[in-house]
Amino acid sequence: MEEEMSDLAAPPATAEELRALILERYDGLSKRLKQIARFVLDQPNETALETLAVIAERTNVQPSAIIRFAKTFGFSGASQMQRLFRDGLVSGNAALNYGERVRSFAQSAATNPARNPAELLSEFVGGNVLALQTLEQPATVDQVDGAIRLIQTADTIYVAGFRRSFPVASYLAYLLQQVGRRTILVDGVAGLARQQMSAIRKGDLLIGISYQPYAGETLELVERAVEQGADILAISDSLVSPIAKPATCVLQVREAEVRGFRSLAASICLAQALAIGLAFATEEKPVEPAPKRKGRKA
Amino acid sequence: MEEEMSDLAAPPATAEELRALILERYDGLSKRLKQIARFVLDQPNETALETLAVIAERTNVQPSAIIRFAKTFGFSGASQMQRLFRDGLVSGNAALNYGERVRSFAQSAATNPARNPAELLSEFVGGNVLALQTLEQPATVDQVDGAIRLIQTADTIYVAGFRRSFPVASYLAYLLQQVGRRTILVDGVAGLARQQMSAIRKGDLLIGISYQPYAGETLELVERAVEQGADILAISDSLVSPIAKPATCVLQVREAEVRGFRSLAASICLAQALAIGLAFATEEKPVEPAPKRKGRKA
DNA sequence: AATGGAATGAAATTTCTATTGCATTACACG
DNA sequence: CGTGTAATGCAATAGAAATTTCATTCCATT
Repeated sequence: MEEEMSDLAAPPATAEELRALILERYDGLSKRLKQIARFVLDQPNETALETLAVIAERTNVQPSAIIRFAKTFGFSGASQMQRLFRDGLVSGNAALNYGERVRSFAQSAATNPARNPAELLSEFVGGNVLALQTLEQPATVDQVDGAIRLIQTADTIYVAGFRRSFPVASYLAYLLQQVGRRTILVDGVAGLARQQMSAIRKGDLLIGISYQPYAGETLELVERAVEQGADILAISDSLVSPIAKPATCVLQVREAEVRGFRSLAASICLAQALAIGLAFATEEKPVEPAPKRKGRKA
Repeated sequence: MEEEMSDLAAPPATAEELRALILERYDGLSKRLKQIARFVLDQPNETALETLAVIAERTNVQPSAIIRFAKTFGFSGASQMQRLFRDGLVSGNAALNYGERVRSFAQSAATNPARNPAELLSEFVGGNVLALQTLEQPATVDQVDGAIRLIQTADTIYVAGFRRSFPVASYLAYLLQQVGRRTILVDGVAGLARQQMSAIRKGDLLIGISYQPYAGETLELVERAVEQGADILAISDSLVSPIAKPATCVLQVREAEVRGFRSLAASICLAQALAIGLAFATEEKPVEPAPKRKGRKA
């Protein structure tokens, strides 16, 4: 390979690295290359996802010049450089690029069949960390706001989740009780789930938690609650899950799936955020829909 | 050429519009189209910038199906639909640059008692991520190995955890049942916790889960189990917690504490790792606990 | 059970985009 | 001012991705 590899040594691994490298070598670049460098620095988004022709046109250069630029900085082509910016864009997190981590993580998890506890644990931690971080997506954040308001204005709160969702339900119920909301965990003991919820009515809220494969009981309870005029807050893995459709507000949680087992860590985290968000919201501007009793907490 | 323009009337102009439209028409879609709808709703980012082939593979459909989907919603092709998400991605993301978010978060975390959902969520995610990562400490890993062996050799497994620990207990019990272990969740319904465990004996295992402030019930059960000759696996926040002292094996979990509330995400993750590590240790050959619906390709 | 129509899958086709090769131009140095 | 080298532009090419077409399957209806 006796090519003119003057600087093909180390392609930057992150957008920030590239940025720094460009700044460092900027003065030594040719005229065209400077034009491009400037654009790349100023418009990382455009650089990430516009086509070469478009970028070329914006910066008054030939498409080939962009490729030369990329190669100058150690990439094999312009596409490779674009992927750098692109990955940063997906997560909204420039520092640690997301797309690649997910990709490589899923890959390594898929290939290695035999593992020791350390690797296994590591795999779970990695998967769950990713899942947690997806909670920060703007869409989710908006829904959290709405959900808190729903809980805040509800009279009595029922929490229902069975099978895999039950731990989340019990945790959420526990937390809501802690922050002073009148909360009933519908646990279905002795097959009495329906009876536990028979008193639900308008002004109350049912928080239904369900993931694939969706437990029929939960769906049934939700439908029942809707009939009786209660609001529904759904916590689920999809906006089109059976439980989400009749819901007043939907919180979508994307859980980690490792070796066919889906986790619950993100849901647990969300439950916590809900409860404490609620506590702060209530403290800030007390919403007293029916001040019969002194529903105060310290 | 006259196309079958059944609904080519109005292609949505924004990502939100499309989202709403999909939800509205979801029920009327065909099976494949539903699969795609789901992906589009759940993974707008991927939808925005992955290639059709990739999306097709992720959602187990043909590339052509995606195009049909796009056309169903009034677009001329899939690319046009992608542009919609792509635009939203750029504009939405430009606002929140990561460095700034971190800075503003650190600031407000120190001073402001009141917070908005985004910051709150961010705080929890950050805290929990750290907590999860501490699970990877060598000390913990060693214990996991021992714990798995304990579970593996036990005859009947009892899982006990109350109050805040209950969600973890119920999750762990669920998982152990899933992987085929004879497991009893000591839930204390009707105040019958002691009775639920009266049959425990040598050869059995009690997994006790307890965090500060340690629930008296759990401790009592543990002591009882020890008397009757059973092994104890403790999951706790300290090696010197009352529950850890009489235990055969201790798994220490350092949970995130945010605003005075300790989380459970790390414990949930640990429970999952335990169960699946157990599954693999027990059956080295059958790696697939639940075979996927269709054959995988490389 | 048979038939028609919709849904789906697979592959051919088309379109578009990145990349390369080469000719031309600009520039530095003797 | 001439020559050599690097930089640039342009057009050809290779490659990939989107789209279309068509055969097959599935499903509902009779």
